[in-house]
Amino acid sequence: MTCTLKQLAEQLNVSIGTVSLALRNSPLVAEKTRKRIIELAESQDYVQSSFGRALQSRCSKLIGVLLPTLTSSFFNELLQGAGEGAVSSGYGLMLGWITEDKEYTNPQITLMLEKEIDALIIASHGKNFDFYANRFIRRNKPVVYCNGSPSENCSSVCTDDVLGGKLAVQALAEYGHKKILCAQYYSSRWAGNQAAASQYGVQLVPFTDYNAVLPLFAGDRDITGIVCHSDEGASLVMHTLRHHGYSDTGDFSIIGYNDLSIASHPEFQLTTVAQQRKNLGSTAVEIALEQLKNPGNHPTHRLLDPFLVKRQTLNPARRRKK
Amino acid sequence: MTCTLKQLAEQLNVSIGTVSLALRNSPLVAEKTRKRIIELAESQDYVQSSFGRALQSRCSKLIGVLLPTLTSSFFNELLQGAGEGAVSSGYGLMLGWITEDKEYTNPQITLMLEKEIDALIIASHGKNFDFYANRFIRRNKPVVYCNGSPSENCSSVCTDDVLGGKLAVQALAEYGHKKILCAQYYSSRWAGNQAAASQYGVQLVPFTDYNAVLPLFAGDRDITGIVCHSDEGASLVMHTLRHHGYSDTGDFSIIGYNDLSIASHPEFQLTTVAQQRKNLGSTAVEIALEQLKNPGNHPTHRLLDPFLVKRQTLNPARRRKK
DNA sequence: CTGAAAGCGCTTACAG
DNA sequence: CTGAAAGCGCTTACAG
Repeated sequence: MTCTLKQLAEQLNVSIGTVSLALRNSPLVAEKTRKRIIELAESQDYVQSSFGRALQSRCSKLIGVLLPTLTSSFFNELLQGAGEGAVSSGYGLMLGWITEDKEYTNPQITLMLEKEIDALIIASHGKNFDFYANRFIRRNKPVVYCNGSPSENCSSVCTDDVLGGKLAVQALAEYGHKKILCAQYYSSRWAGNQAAASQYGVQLVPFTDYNAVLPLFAGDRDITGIVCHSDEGASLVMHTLRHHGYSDTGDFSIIGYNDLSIASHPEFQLTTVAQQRKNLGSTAVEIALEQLKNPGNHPTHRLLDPFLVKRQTLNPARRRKK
Repeated sequence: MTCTLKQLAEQLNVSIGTVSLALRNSPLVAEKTRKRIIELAESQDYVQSSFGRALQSRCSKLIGVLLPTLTSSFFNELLQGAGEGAVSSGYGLMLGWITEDKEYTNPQITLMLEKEIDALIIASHGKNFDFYANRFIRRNKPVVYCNGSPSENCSSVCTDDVLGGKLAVQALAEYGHKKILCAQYYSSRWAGNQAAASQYGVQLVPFTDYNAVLPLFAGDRDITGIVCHSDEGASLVMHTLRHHGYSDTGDFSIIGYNDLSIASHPEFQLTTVAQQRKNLGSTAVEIALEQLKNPGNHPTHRLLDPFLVKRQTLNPARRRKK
C-alpha cells in the first residue's frame, strides 16, 4: 500500500532518479515531466520514506529529548517549544526519560542511537548526566543541556537564575521590605538574592526547610517579605501563615518561582519569577541545529532572562501587629 | 566514527552476514566466533543502525504520539506511561502536537509518515481527528485514540466516564446529600451522574457555567453537594464560596475530577475522581502493539475504571444557616 | 558453520 | 533533460 519512488516511476515510465529529482524540484527535470510526477505523487499522498534517504545522508532528522521522570507541567511547555522549533526545520522529536538508574535509562539511549538521532537535548533539574551524554559525544552527536548544569563538552541553555534571584529580592526591596526570609536551595539564585540584598541594603534570613518558615517569621516582626524556591513552596507558606492569622495582602509579601498554574489561581494570586519555558525548549533546538551545521564549533552557552510576574502578594512593607 | 557491521567484519576477518547473525545470537554461528564478535562490538559500544534494518523489515519500531497543544500536566503521566510501555517492547516514541489547524498539524503528520512510525496514538480531549487518522489508516498503520471520542476505524482506550460520573454522585449520596449541583459538560459523565442520582433518589441541579454556581447555591439551602468537571473548576468554586462565608468542611461538600496536583494541595484537600493516567498511555501502546501483531483484527475499545480519592471536601450533609 | 550476493528505498555522480 | 548504476547498513535466502 505504501507508495515508493519505484512505483511512481513505473506508472509514469520514467526512471527512479528522475522522480527523485522532480520531487525535490530540481531544475534538471523538464517542467512538463516534473508536473506529471508531482501530480501523481500528490494524488497518492506520496510521502518519502526516510529510511533510504537517511542511509545516504547519515542523518535521521530526528532530535532526541530526554526528560526527568518528574511529571511537572513545566516540561510540557518546554517540550512544545522544542517541538515547534524542530518541526519548523523539518525535524521530528524522539522522546525518552532520564534518571540516575542506568538500567532504566540506558535502553532508551540505545534506542535513540539505533534511530540515529542527530542531536540530543537533556532537559534536567540541574543534575549532571555526562555519563549518558558521552555516548552521544563519542559519536560526534551534539548534546544540549536545557536548564541543567552545563558541562564542558555540551552546549546549554539555562534561565539566568542569578538574575531570577535578584528580581525577587529587588522587587521586595522596592516595596520597602528590609528583612526578608529567603529560600536557599540553588546556589546561583542565592547569589542573585545576595547581590540584590547588598545593593538595596536589605537583610536576608536564609532557610533550607519550609518547616522553619513559620517559627522564623512569627519570631521576628521585622521580617515582612518571603522569597521561595517554587510556586508550590510559596503556596504552602501562604497556607500556613494564613492559618496562623497572617494576611498575605498585608502582613507579608511573598514571591514564588516558575509561574506555574497554581500561581495565577485566585486563591493565591502569587507574585512570581517566570522562566521562558517555551523558549528554553526552542532555544535548545536552535543550538542543536547550529551545532549540526557547524560541527567544528565549540559548545555554546546561552542564558534566558526570567521576569517578574506581579500579582497580589507583593505589597508595601507594613509593620505587623504580631 | 560510527561503527558499522562492515567495520566489525573487517577487523575480525569474517563476513558481514556472520557478524549480523552473531549479534542476534543466532545458533548458526559457532560459539567461539560469536564471542569474538560480541566482545569487539561491546568494546566499541556498537549500536545497530535502524536504517538498514528498517529498510528490510519495513518497520521503524517507532510509535507516534500526538498531543493537543494544551499544556496540562495530565499528559505528562499519560506520555510517561506510553513511553515505558514502548521502551519495554523495544519501541521509541515520536512526538507531535495536534490541533484543528491543518497548517500546523499536517507537517508533523508528514514527518511521522516519513519516519514510517509503525502506529499512532492520538491523545485527545474528546475531539475527533479522523481527518489526520485516515492518513495512517490508509497505509494500514493502526491508530489508537487515547481518551478521545472513538471512531469506527480506530481502536481506543478511555476512562469509563459514565462510572466516573456515578462515583461522584454516589459518594455524595452516601454522605446524605439529597440535592446536588452538578456540572453538565460531558455527556457520558452526565449520564453516570444521572444514573447514580436515580439509584440513590437524589436530585441533580445541572449547571454549564461556573458563574452560575454561586447564585444557584446561595438561593437554595437544600443544595449541599457540588460535582465539578475538573479540579480546577472545583477549586474555583471553593474559592468563591469561601469568600461568601461558606465553609467547605461544613456547609458544602464538593468533588473534582482528575486528581491533579492542585487537588491534594493543603489549601484545598479536594475529594476527586481520579483517572489512571499512566495506564491510559501504556494501554494505548499495548493496543497498538497488539494491532501490529494481528493486522487483520478489528479495532479494540478498552475502558479504564476511574476511582474516588477521598480528601477533606466530602462530609456528611448538614443543614446550612444561610 | 561461513561467505557471497541480492535487495529494501533512496541519492548521486556519470553517461548519453 | 533522462536513464542506468553504485552504494548507504542491514537481513536473508542460497551455496558450499
